[in-house]
Amino acid sequence: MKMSSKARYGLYVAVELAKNYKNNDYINVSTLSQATGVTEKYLEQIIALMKKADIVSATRGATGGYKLTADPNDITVGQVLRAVEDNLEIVDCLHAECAQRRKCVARNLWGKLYDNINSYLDTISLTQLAEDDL
Amino acid sequence: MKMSSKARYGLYVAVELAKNYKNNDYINVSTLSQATGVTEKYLEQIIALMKKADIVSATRGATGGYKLTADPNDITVGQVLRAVEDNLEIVDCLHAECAQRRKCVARNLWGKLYDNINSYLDTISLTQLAEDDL
DNA sequence: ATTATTCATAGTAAATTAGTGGGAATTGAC
DNA sequence: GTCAATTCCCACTAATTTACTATGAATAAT
Repeated sequence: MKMSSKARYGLYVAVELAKNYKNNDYINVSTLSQATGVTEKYLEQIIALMKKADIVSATRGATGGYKLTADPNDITVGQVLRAVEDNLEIVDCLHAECAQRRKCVARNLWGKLYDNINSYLDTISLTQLAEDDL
Repeated sequence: MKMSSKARYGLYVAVELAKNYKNNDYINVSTLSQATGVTEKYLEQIIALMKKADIVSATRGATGGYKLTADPNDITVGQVLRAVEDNLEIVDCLHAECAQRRKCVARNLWGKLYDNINSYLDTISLTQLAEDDL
């Protein structure tokens, strides 16, 4: 049960954007790539997921780039991770294989564990993460 | 961040053994395979991990098999999952790549999340799991 | 027009997971 | 003491997922 690199890189990006939130300008992927050490092309894909989840917005063209859609105090680590980590689902027990064969003894467990993890992650804002104030 | 099949199957086995705990006899892998729908060979490997973690004990030979080393009230879901799921580590941030390149902004986060998950999983006993009493 | 950027999508290589297979070691039963 | 049933050990393979690369179109500022 590992966090993917997308999860880690997604947080790097989020923190980087959080630092620049007050300036209110767009940061391009090249800058983010340098700040995080992740290739531009890969970051593009990760940021696309964050955009889809309405955590960041973008403009194209020269002087284009990305910024957060909300104050980093109001964005949680949970939101970011759910966006990039394929909804953070811990198990896919809703699928045929498992559902048909047996009454899965652990299904409720996964649900509760999932809730537990998410409610923890939603107590931490990007600001807190950036300041390492956990 | 998905639970592996080993995690699921490990719990199946644990529950199956929990049901038979009072009989105090050994259950062989063929029986467990039928009960869980997992191949014998794969179960062997999974059970080996549980044995290594002292959750189950075994005897060989005819009438051999496996049983729990303790009362299912005293074994937690966390113990089982840590045994089969490569210690449940959520991230391997202690490795060179990550440690050298940047002060990882999320390192504390992973640690706390890990603690959070485990302390939840350790509140649930095999008995509770078997009775779906979460 | 030109240049710098995001956006969309397809492809590939590496790593991990999931599962198979063969056979040695051990134990109980007869 | 032999036989059959079982765990145990280790190597291998197939399938899936992850991580990343590549190409080029769409868009916006100058």
